Amino acid sequence: MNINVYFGNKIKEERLKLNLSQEKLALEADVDRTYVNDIEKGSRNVSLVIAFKLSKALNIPLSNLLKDLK
Amino acid sequence: MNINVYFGNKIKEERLKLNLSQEKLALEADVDRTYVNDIEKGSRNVSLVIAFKLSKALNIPLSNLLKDLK
DNA sequence: TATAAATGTAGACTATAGTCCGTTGTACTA
DNA sequence: TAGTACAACGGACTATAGTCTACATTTATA
Repeated sequence: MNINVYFGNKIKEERLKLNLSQEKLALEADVDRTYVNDIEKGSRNVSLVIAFKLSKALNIPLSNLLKDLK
Repeated sequence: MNINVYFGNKIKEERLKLNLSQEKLALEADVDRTYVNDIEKGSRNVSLVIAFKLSKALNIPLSNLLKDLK
């Protein structure tokens, strides 16, 4: 499985659990709204800094977001 | 703690456990040797794709490399 | 000490991450 | 049906990830 698709799905899944819009998440993580959309689609290769920001905004350790990754 | 420094230290630590040179690791992971050097210094913000390549070259799940990250 | 193997560093370069603005599509609700 | 909220999408743009070449420095080892 592609890591970007995997990560995007995970972000979306956790965002929805918290009932956040893409925009709210973007604001929390201090990244661009359209970028969150792209990430969730799996079409972006995010940096560790951005991945970490998102994990904090979602209140989930980054290692957790990646733990099923093979 | 800065995530890039954290990640760089982790990469170096695991590379040394395997007795690999930066160059060997770079070859295994198919990234540039000088980039590995920069990463270990903590001066680079690597993408998930590169982080994943490195974790595979080191035979360690990416989530493990990031598990102590706060 | 000489020699090799590994690391560190600098700079120029290309590819792409990440931003920003605007528009469109969709679904819900007044 | 208008209005609001959100998701999807495009394009143009800036910042930086990642490569490559070359040289300098360290570290072992003969």
